[in-house]
Amino acid sequence: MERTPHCLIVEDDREIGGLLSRFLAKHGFRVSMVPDGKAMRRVLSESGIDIVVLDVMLPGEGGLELCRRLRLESNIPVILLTALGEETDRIIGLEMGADDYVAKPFNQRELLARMRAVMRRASSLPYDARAVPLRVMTFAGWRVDLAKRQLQAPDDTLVVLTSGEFDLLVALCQHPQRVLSREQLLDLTVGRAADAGDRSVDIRISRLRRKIEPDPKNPKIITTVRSGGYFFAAEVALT
Amino acid sequence: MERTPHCLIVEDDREIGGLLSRFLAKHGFRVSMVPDGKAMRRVLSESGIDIVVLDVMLPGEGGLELCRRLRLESNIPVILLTALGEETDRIIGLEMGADDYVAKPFNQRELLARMRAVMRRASSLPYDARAVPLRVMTFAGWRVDLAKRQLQAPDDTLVVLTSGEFDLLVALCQHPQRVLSREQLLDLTVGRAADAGDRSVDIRISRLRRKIEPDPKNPKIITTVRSGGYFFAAEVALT
DNA sequence: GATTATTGTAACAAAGTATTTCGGGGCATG
DNA sequence: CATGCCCCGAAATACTTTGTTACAATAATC
Repeated sequence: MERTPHCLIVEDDREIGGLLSRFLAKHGFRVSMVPDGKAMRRVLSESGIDIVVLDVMLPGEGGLELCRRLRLESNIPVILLTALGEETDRIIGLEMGADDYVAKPFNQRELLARMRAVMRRASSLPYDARAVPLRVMTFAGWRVDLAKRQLQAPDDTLVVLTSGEFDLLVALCQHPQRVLSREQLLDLTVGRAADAGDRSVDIRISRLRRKIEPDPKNPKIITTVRSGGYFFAAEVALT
Repeated sequence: MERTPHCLIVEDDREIGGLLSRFLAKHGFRVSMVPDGKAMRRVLSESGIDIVVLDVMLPGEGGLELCRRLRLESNIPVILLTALGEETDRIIGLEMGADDYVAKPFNQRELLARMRAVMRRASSLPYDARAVPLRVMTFAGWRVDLAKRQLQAPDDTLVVLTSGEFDLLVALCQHPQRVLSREQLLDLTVGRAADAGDRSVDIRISRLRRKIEPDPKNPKIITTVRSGGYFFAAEVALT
């Protein structure tokens, strides 16, 4: 089962945005769209975004500035939409750290091809260089090593997690002390939207608890928020 | 003290090459230029090259094949010059490990911007992209000698790998701490695309584990990422 | 306390992965 | 050109991980 890439469009023109959304959705992307930088940052912190398509002409902060600031804290692939012929924008965009640009009005298929190329490139970077800036997180004596994909118990033994369990733990650790809905967890881990009646998150939580909770019947680290989702209660330190 | 980046242009068209040389020299590069792959390898082994600009259309071995082989033994940033519209070249190029591409006829400033972007990215990697091709890699006490194609165990005994196993190990070592799909591994090792239902990578992984994992049933060095591929967990040092 | 909504988990089914066996084919040797 | 050797991958089989279904347990509501 391949992970559906989740793309975030930052575009204030609803018409262009809508067109683009439909096109990308038709070609196998999950699509989210926001009109400005503030919303962009919110979505980025809450969802598993694989690539950002960013209009350079935005109200408030311009796209170039957004791109620069985004680069300061992550390496999520960014494609800029620039006005036609604005060569300066394109050059500056690349200098700001964008991965590619497409001139408006753009050929949708070209955009798609560039998005795929950029994502392929990004996914070929070693772990350290990618969107997740942290290599090790610790909570309640446990140690999550992202670089090795290993979990170390407080007594320093290695606890074997399946890769699904590991991904879930990482998603939780990266959003501690917040309620995460099942929907969000699904997005952050397998990059998929939930069908009705999907209990897969529940059961993964259950299996993870069995491995990390001292008393799985009375979970203290991963608590349940009824009709809300799950809550990672431990404090997480990043190293 | 910043050192002047040294760029190697591989281009058989003297006119394009000359133009490019002058332009890059004007913008602060040391520039070397060669017409083919053989000369490229010589220069690489003798000079400290920081980035390679590689034409895909070359006499003899094509640029794509050169790029793939270059990736097998070094991490030097590579930018491909592709014919306009040859999307296939671009995609394949990126799969061969190129860091970026520019379509001919190209805008020089754009090439410059991309070169800078790629070099910036490369220098932010955990171990720098290196001008000198790699000869020895070590991980978890093991020692992989690329020149002799030998593997030395932590206790200094030689472990005999078949050449397929060795290639696989090298591919993994060169992309540590990231998930490599079966397709990527096939590509990196035998340079071939996978048919449906190809399990040959699995088998080779299995055989390799038997030789290097302390407990092949509980692999710690090469871990499995379900529906993702394989993951080289050990830290790799280049020497 | 009875009722309803929601979550927990066992047990099964489905999908994906590991490993063995076995035969083809390459390669050196005689 | 036969022979032996070894590497490789297809097929078969065994095993693991994952999601679904079903029902039990728990919490919220009346």
